[in-house]
Amino acid sequence: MAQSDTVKRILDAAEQLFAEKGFAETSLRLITSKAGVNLAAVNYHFGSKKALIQAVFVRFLDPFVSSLERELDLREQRGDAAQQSLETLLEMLVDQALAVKPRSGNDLATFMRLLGLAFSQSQGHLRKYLSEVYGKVFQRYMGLVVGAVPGIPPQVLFWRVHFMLGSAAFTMSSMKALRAIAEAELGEPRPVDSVLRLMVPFLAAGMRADSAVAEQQAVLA
Amino acid sequence: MAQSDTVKRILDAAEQLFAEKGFAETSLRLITSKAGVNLAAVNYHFGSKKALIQAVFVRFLDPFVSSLERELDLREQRGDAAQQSLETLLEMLVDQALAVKPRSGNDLATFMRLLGLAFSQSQGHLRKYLSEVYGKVFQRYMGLVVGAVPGIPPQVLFWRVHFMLGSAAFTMSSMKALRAIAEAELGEPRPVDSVLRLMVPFLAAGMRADSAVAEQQAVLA
DNA sequence: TTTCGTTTTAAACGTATGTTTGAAACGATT
DNA sequence: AATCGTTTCAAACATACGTTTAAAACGAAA
Repeated sequence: MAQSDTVKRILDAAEQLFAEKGFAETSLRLITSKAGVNLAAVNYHFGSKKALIQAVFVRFLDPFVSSLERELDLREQRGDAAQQSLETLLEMLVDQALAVKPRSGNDLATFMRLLGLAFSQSQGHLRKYLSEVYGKVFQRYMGLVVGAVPGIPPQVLFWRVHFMLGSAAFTMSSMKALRAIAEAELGEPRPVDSVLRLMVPFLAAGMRADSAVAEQQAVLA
Repeated sequence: MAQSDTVKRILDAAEQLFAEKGFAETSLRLITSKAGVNLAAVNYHFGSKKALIQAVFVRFLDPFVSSLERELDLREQRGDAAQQSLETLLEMLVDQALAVKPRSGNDLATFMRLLGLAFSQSQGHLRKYLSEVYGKVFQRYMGLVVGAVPGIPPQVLFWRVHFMLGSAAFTMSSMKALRAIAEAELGEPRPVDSVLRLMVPFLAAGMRADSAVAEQQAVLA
């Protein structure tokens, strides 16, 4: 074969291990050993560990973002982009996430966990890289979100967007652990996609909460 | 002096550095150098790096939790514990966090960041330790929160509580960075305590969002 | 079959980490 | 002033990491 599947094996192993243990805690030796390739292969094919981390993200973020962008274009063409309800916009994001077809051996929870890690455990270089590559789409989408919540001052909206982000990032990065707890406490846990959809009304309601009350409570001692 | 202030100097330095860089990324050499003490002092006084991390958390979590517990007792005595509104309960938490008097050189943002890290960058041992020591109070408080949101099924409530947690943890751990972004985009950023209070109506509205709609959206394909 | 660029391999390099050691310094008690 | 438990200190230890190297193996093209 023109290029053996070493690259793919490394990406697969790295993706899974990063999701399980985080970036700093996952060594190249562990990755290459799990992948069944030589230690030097990572530096040969990717150049460095940082580059490998970015490559892992690109591989699963690219299809997701492309798909999201197509959907945004579609809705814009239909002319209803500006009058999307908040719920519809959030549902759309969930749908796009669920539409990314999972590769062998990695489930939706792995995808979620990585996405969560991208925000929380962000290595600086990763955050910078991701915002360079995907910042434009992110802002485009967030512009629609903001437009769907009229009557809220920009200052308040800024923070609410990040409350939302935090909810999603934390939930996704802890999805596996939380589902285990849910199972112990309440029996058979909800499927992952069902949890994602559960977030929609929660976030939408938070975004729309009465702004006057919010300002009052925030400003008072 | 009976025991030099070496222990305190280490805790101060560690607290600040952990908040800035995270746990794994902060070496003992950096801590002891900033503290102006010998490298071996950490292992001598604390036993290990893990123990130091726990000690840092105990020092600032203990007063907070004690104060919270006193406030819970007080409200229980007054008999109105069961009929607290969600907003009141959340405000109470913010007030307790703000009431912890800051030590020299560490501001509220440091406190927030550490609290956020405790959840997100949780080292396993830390999460376990914190839930052992503070789990009881946490559950007592969460019991009140759940009681303040009638008509929501337990399964839904479980996840909403964690959506809430995620929002708070993420916001707190990224408080510093977010305030910097807010300043660049919108001018003079909100004070930290004002941001915390801004979370209250957002979270309360999310917790109370219509549950029927939530279930419907979560269950449908 | 020989050639040549690509890929794999085992080994080593340099650095950084947490931890341990044994002696020195300290400080209160006798 | 001598003693003794506590604390500090410089140094070393053992380990793990990301990265580099140079030779070997490979595989298509000549």
